[in-house]
Amino acid sequence: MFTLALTASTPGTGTGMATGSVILVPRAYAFSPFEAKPHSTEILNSPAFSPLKARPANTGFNSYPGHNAQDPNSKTTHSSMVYCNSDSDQNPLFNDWPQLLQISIGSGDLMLGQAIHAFLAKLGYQNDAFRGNNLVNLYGKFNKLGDAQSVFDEMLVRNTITWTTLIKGHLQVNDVESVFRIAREMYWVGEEFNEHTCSVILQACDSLENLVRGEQIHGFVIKRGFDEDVFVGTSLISMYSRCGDLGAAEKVYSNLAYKDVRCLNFMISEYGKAGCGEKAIGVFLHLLGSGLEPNDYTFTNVISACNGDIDVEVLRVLHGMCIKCGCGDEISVGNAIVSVYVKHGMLEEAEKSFCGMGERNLVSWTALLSGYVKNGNGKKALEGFSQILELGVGFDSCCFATLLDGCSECKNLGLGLQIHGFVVKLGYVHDVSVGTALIDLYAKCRKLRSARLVFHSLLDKNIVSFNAILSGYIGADEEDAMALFSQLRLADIKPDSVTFARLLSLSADQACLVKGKCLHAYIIKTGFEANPSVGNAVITMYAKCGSIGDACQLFYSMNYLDSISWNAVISAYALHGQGRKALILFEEMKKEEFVPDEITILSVLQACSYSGLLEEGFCLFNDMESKYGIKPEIEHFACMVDLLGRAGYLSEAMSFINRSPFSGSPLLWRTLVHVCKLHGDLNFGQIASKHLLDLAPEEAGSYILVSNLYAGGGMLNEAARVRTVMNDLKVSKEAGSSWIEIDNKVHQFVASDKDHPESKEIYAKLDLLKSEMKQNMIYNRTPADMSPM
DNA sequence: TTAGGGTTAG
Repeated sequence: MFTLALTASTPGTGTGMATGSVILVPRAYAFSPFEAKPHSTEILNSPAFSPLKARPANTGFNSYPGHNAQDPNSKTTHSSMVYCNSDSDQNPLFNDWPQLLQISIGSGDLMLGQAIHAFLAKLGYQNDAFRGNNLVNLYGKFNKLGDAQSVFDEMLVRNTITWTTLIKGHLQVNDVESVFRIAREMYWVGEEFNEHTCSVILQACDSLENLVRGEQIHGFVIKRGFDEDVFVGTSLISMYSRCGDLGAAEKVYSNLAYKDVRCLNFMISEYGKAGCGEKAIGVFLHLLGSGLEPNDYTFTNVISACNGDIDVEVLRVLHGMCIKCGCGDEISVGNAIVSVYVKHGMLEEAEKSFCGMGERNLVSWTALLSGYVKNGNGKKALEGFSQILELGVGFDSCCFATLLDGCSECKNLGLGLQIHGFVVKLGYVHDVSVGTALIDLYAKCRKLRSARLVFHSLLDKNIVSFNAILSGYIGADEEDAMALFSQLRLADIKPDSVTFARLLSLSADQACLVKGKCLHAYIIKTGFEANPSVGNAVITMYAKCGSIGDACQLFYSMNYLDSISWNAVISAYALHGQGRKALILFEEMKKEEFVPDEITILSVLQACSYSGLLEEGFCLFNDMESKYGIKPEIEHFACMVDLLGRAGYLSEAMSFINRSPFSGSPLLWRTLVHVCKLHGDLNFGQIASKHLLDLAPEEAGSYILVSNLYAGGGMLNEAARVRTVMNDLKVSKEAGSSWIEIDNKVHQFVASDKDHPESKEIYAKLDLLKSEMKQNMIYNRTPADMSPM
């Protein structure tokens, strides 16, 4: 018995004859198999290049790092060193090369494979499809498609396996077009396609643009009777679900007579990805009923499929089952458990499962941290950042995106900037998910310039990154947002429901009916009107743009209504001062068995307030908790102060504030000052003002409101004093602006603005209007109101 | 005696 070692590159490797128990494959074979020129008689006759005859010296062998020549079982042996039995007088390579090739692929040792290539080249693989196929496979597995192609080209005899293996290599590097090109060539030369070939080609049809090809192959598969094959079936299921046709995938699944565990696991996973948790569990139960044994993939998939609709008890049973089946320690199962508890908002269970994991990786960490972010605890998620750093588990784009989401959640721009620096340093800056998280962070922290820079630096923008920058533009620069929307259409990125909802909200805030209508037309054209969130945003847009008729028409024509639709239309009536109609709709909503939420109640209270429906407002407020199970929040209390105040009950409004749990909040006092100003009541106004300025001394808006209250009551000196205090405290307010849209152009004005080209005419018209109002006794305020702020 | 199907975070 002697030892064979295949080593490739040790410097100083001799090429002399064997003198010991070790064969060294010459360097020339190991590195340049294509240059081995196996047909050259010169090489064939050379002992150095003849493995069958060669017994090269073991010079250099012992110098191989980590190798122990005396101990063939040494665990430190480099994968290039392969030991095998060779009692026969034949060179062991002769029989064992296929296994050695497997070792080469399995251990990632390309040089070992190249050495075998050299050996096979010498034997003349051109006349032996088996040898050539193995080499095509070798190079394909190492993503060396050029070398695989060279072997393929040199082969004189090819078969289905040769072609299939080459196709698989191209599939592995995602070169879909080469897959189809080679498949076409295969067809033209008359090579037979079998189940293996079809399942490989089907994998290349993984996007909508290749669905037609996938369907053609499906037709061919049926014609040849390959549709019974479980591999082909699984590839078809994969192809259809990746192309977004889960119905077709289901059909393939149900037509498949024999399904193995892998196929069932796959279907569970596809149902999970499609959000069909119950169906995924159905397949899982079918798997158990078929007597098949679930494995770690089964549990990872079925647990991940448990979305919010699945009862938590089911989740607990699955969790228990996977432990019982011995799959609980698998890291992917653990990660799925943590993520699914996060999905159900069960953070404590997620933490417990995370802590109970024997082994954790970056995915486990990200799953838990995303749980903190989703549950509004960005601060805790960010604490994980330092832990990940300390543990040295590394980072990836998903982890960075989650951490940045954490920064957005708690508006921690400082740490966000640090992570941005880290992202740049580690080369993740062009990643679209990281970029989108950065845009979101900067947009939320009102750093629009930074958001814009990140957005424009993204190489692959998608609709999510576009929506992120869009939300940054809301309330900032409407023109830019619309220009960006045109760019989006030019770039052929399809808008989604979020895009439309945000653009509509933009038009609504700008009260820009023409733009809103254009958007609505585009929405109808693209079929998004049926989307509930878009439909509801259209209602709100019409209401805010002053067109209550259009808002109602759309509401009554919508096929799908939810509570938000009702809230939108009730709020529309409130906004238009039609309180009675809002109340009628509220009753209708309940009759139709829609459950009112806190927004519904707020909208109805606003409707009562704007229409002076004091009694109705109070009844609803008193019923909130007992009848609707909604605890009144600060906004509801503010609404009640407004309701009482507008109705002239200022004393009651003040005692209402004092009795409320929010008497220390500036919002309620601001509301009271506002209603006092409406009534010109300086008595209560002064008390309310004192509370407001004590509670919010840094808010410029409060000083201006108080100053206007005094000015409105004729106390001009007091009004001026408040302004002086405000200036002394260096509290400044951004100039307010108003705008009007004429002939598709928005004209914007700030106080004392003289920039408009028709400024003179505009002021002249204003003066005329003021004097007319005076004459008609409509305008009965003091001159202070006329002076710009 | 070579070639085919899957898992987790966003």
